[in-house]
Amino acid sequence: MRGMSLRMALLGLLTASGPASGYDLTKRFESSVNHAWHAGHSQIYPELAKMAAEGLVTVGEEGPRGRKTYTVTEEGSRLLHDWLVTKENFRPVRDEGALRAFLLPLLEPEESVALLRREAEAYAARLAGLEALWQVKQGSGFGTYALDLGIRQLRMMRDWAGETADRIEHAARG
Amino acid sequence: MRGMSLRMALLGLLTASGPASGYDLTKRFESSVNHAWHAGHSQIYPELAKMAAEGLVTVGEEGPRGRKTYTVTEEGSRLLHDWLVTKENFRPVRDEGALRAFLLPLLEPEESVALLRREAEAYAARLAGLEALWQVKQGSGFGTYALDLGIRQLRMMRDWAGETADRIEHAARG
DNA sequence: TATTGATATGTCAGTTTCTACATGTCAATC
DNA sequence: GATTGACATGTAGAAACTGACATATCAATA
Repeated sequence: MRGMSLRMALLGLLTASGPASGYDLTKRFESSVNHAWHAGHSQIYPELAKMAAEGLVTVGEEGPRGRKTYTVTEEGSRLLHDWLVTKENFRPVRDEGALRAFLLPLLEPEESVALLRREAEAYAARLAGLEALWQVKQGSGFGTYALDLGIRQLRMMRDWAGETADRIEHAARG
Repeated sequence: MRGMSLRMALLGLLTASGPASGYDLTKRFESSVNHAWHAGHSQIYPELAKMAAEGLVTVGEEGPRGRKTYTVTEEGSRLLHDWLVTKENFRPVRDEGALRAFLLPLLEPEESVALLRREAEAYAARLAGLEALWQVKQGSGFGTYALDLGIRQLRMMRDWAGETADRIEHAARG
């Protein structure tokens, strides 16, 4: 039971917001779970097909535009629940931002500072987006915990970038 | 120029700590950049071969146990620098912890709380590891900025898990 | 001298993900 | 009637990654 994240995200969305098509799920992904897990339609469609073949979801009749509606089965429901409750290992980290942080000392101080300032701004911009979303949802609704986590995450990144830039600047001047 | 992270991590390690073998680099990975980017030897060896073929590194003569020593070339150096300074897009997020956070409301309150407490503990344990490393390095040395980031990251996760558990408990009781 | 463990390098099959290509429907507007 | 844009589904090739298998050397110890 490893690397089932996309599966679980899809089962979760289907459970939380009801039966949907691949197209719907792609949209739901974008507007909700996207800041925790990314996937595009070219990943979602084949995955849904596999899940249907394995009995985790059922496919309804084709709608007007070839639309197919997926519904979670008992088995899918059980699998999701088990995954949430049981799974305890961390999938190995892979964070490009942190990697850049690691490699930062290879740059000249001015270059590092410029880079960090740019990144702090980018984090702040994304943060503003999530905070707006938070305002809209008034801190309630399905994705709330994850949204809170996302906001904390971006705040932390923004602060780290800013403070590190300050520190490098100070060290270079000192 | 996308998805070159492993390459850049390797060029960075070779630049920072000097020429090394694939074996060395695997070790260096484990003990330094691993909390920012993960890769095992089965990924590292082929990547080094490709990099040598593309002129980003040179291979020295084979040592006693078939050991091959890699050194960064001018071209490799330039590529790394450009990547660090130029690249500005974020690779889409994929954070299993955040995904679980998103799906949390699908569990019963007691289950959520238990899960979050467990996770808070796991984060705290990993945090202790990094903080020990910080003590050893006395806040100086190559990976320092990334280590600081890692520590902030884990602190944030631990706090989020703990506070979210409290909140759910309170809501369930209320 | 036999075994163990660290050094050292690889391959391979399978899975996941990325980017781009490809196709067609339907409703509304121009 | 033509165009545009949202709806809707896919495929294909490549790259990245995972986990297991495979092999061999050398030093130290049992």
